[in-house]
Amino acid sequence: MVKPSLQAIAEQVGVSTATVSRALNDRAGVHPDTRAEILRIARELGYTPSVAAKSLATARTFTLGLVTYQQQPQPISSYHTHIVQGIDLEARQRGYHVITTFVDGEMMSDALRMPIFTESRVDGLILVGPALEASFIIQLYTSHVPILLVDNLLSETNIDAIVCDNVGGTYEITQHLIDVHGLHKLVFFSGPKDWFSSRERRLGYEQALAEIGESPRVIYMPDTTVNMGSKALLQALDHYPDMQGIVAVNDATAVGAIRACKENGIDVPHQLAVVGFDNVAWGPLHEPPLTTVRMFKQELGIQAARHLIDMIERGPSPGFQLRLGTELIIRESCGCPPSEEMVFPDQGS
Amino acid sequence: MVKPSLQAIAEQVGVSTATVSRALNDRAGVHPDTRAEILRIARELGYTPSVAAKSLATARTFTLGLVTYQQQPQPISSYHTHIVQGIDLEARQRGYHVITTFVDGEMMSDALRMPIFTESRVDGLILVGPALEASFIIQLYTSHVPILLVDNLLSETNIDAIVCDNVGGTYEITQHLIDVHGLHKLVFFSGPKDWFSSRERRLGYEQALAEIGESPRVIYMPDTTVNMGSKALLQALDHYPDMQGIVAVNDATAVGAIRACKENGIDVPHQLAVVGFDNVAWGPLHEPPLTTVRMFKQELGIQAARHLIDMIERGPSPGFQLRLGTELIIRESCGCPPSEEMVFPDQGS
DNA sequence: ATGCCCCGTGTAAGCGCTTACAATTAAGAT
DNA sequence: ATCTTAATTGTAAGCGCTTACACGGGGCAT
Repeated sequence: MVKPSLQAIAEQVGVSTATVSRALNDRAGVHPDTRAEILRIARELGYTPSVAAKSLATARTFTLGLVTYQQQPQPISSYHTHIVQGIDLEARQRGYHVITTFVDGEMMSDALRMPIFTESRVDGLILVGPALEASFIIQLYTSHVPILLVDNLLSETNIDAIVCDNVGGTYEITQHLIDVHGLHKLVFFSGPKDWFSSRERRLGYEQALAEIGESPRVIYMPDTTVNMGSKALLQALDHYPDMQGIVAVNDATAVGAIRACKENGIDVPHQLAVVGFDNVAWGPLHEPPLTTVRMFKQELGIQAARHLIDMIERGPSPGFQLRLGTELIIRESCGCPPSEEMVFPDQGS
Repeated sequence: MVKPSLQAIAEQVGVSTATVSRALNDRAGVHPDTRAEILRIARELGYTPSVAAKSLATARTFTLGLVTYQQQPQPISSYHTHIVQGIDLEARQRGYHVITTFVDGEMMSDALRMPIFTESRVDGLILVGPALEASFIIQLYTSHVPILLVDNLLSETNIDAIVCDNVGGTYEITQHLIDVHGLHKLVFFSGPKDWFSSRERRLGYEQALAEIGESPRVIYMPDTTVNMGSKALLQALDHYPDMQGIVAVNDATAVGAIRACKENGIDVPHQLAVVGFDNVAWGPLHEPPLTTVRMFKQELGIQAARHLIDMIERGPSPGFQLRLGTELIIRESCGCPPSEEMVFPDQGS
């Protein structure tokens, strides 16, 4: 049983392939009756279009490229996984595939040579995360493909972007430490200065501190891994011995900080509160369970795919920007009491 | 600047497109000099083939499908992520894309209607995990596409499969509990009876127990989530009050068990040792750090992609089976002392 | 020399779809 | 009754690649 083509439908119905094509693609100028009949037969035959032929004829690939910074030995972070899940979900619904590429810091400049960027392998590109170099992004932008930033923003340009409300989220969690727990001496653990999300989160933290007249204390880290969080805590101990709480730029570094606390006999949260940002899956399992800011990663992905496809199909929309809300997740690392119910995601094999 | 086609190269070199095609595809019957010249010009022009045209002409899609069971509200587990990473890596190298589909238990029967399964959207399918229904797999097998199982095996059939050494891994970790820690009263937490990996891991456990003349004690769980691990522990407490250790079928349930221990005032590992299987990223961060069996997930993915592509390009190889080794990861939940060095994977945003 | 075979290359027919343009028809305007 | 015009449909030319087949020209045996 061979796969039915447009031709097959055309013969069955007694029209030309042109008409069938028009009918199937919702194009105007087909008689309603004809269209109905074509759709009926198409369904009956179990017709599915040949993506290849469609691609060839339209010079479109119906493929989205996903580009992500990847520190080489590291595994893909769960952070990306969720975004990818969202992208994939939406893309498939609209008839697109997604191919993923990881770009290493070292080869950022070579990366443009990768087949995915070679014109006409993808219809558009989603660039995820704050770690991709600006120059790299701009090169891509000034080439031919539509691109969209997720969880990143290049303010000098007007490249479309979808981000979460970093400022608001960090503001809220900092305020929680201040208002509920009465902690005023707070230190912010930031990622690299030029990372968009780090910058914004620091802003939220500073804003909350400004309201109580405290001056900000920031420690900058070259990356945002667990180990770096531990190192940062040691530094903080040195610089700010009177600190009462840490607002970490993400969960990984928060966990690292807590780890260092344990090694140094500091009780979290009673001697030092530590909160993160991300709401990683194992946050509730951690000891103490991690207070954090939830970002709607899957939604981020869905919106990204949706907008990119809109760009592709309906033309560019320079300066488009979407900002998703966040949710404060109170657990125990801030000093709050245990709550009854807990959800544990992530299953195994 | 328009993308150069075969035609362009042909004109430059002064040959026909047929010859160019042959040269570029390493096909025989092209004069070495001609071939060299063609390759030179192709590089010079920055030629990249049009996947679409190639697809159309060869009736191949150069796309691999990845199918995974996904309990709907759950996020993608990190378990899959690593396998995917491996598959993606290898596939891209060989010029293939990967598209992913998640199949829900409810819609397993409808799933066959999904576009990805409709003939000619993919050249082959990789089915990951033990939770996909056998009937579903067999339907796929008896249709047209080459398929390959990862971390699963249908013994009645001879569908190709790549698995890790579940038996050996669990045998080794059980033996560690017995030999090093002198624990003999061990309970195995199993996933569903018909899951391949659960069955094999149980075997490894039983084998180790048999050697010291102990009879196996197994608790079957309907799924392998953290929460289920907690429930299982409660059952185990009831049935086997004298138990000294738990061998869990995976890390998630091990963690769940430990959680339940904490709630019931049982000290892990001193009153009860608990070990898992998987080596999830946050294992070293857990309290106590998780002793577990490492499976080489990325390698699993690489091998899977490699073999599937071989099947596609060189024809089927019924009954192919590859078994990857495992590695015992000793941390503290078995009762071993803390070790100095620890690695924390997973970074944040 | 003549015939054969093989090597290297060209010719051209698709693969399944889209789409500019032409053709047909019916309806409305005069 | 004739001319426009719009609605519907058909015709056919690609999109860039592969590949069966044809073709020409040595080299070799005879």
